Amino acid sequence: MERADVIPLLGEVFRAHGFEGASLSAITAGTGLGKGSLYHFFPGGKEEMAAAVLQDIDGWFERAVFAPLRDEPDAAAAIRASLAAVEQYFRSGRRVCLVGVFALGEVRDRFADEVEGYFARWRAALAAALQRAGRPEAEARDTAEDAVLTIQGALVLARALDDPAVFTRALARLEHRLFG
Amino acid sequence: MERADVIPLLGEVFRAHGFEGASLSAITAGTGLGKGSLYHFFPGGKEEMAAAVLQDIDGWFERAVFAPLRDEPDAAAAIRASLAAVEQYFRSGRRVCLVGVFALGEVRDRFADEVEGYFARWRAALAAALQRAGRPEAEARDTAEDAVLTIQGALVLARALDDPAVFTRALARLEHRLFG
DNA sequence: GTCTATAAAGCGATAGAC
DNA sequence: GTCTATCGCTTTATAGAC
Repeated sequence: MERADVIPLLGEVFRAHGFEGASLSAITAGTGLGKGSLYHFFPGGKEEMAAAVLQDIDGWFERAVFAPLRDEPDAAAAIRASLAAVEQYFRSGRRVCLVGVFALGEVRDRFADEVEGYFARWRAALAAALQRAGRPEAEARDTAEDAVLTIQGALVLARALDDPAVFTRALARLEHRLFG
Repeated sequence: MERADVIPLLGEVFRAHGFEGASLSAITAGTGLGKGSLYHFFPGGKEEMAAAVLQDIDGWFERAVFAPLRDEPDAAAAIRASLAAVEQYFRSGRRVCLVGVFALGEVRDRFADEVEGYFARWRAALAAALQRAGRPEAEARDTAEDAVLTIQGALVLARALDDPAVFTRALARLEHRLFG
């Protein structure tokens, strides 16, 4: 077992329990690793584990969502592809956004840079794509902000109502709003 | 000091720390009450405190938002008024939604009825108002869901970016989408 | 690299004085 | 109704065997 293999498992534990709720015993249960191994990989304890998870998630979004939105020549196609990637990543509404969970908690301040950076880059990358797709700058920025927050809100409401369809409906409306 | 006076203070503590993060010492700090008084008012401990807070919030929304949406003769005016009430309640994006915070955590399942009920009644009341305002039923339901989730997402993003203006902009766009 | 044992602190909750 | 003292348990983190 390597450090890199542990991080996704840690991610699911933090996603399910939040930062304060993710006790070491929940983490050992979720990873199958004892405290000894955990502290061997992450000498900084829970804080280092959470930081590693945030970096891992950020890296995934950077590669799969942000970079294509910024660089793909066909901006409209990149936007559509990013929505599909997001739908898959959040398991069609059955999975929650860890960065969003952290953002709402007091833990937000401890990881302020990571949380802010994630959402700021998402919004900026989508705004850039919308502008390349022909929208005026101000409208592109507004629409991008609306899209990012719609995805977050859809995840909240889907979990609140225990109805993943809320998320898929919201993404469908969003796509219609972006292109229709 | 009466039980009813404590509940709003408890609400702010749970809002800031979440359920698991709201330790008894945080609660004593936030309320100014020792454990003795706390357990005198809420023999069931933290769980009873959180339940009381959820009920209090639900009661406020029922009176100030849901009931007017359902009953006001002028549906359009009721919708506008509800948005204004929501903007004020969430302090223009500086305050987070406690029910949304609970919804994202594992604590959601412990208060499943309260969390589901709050959002389901919000969505239903807004859908009813939109229908009375002339929208076809399916469109009214869709639009109501979009509105509720937009508000939640706006709160997440506003806190993530530490920028309350994200929330006020989202509400402005929402009003435009509902009427413009 | 993984484990068990253990430390020190904090947790939720209770008891009982006033 | 509010307090302090205390219980039993869990927490994060460390130490050291293997």
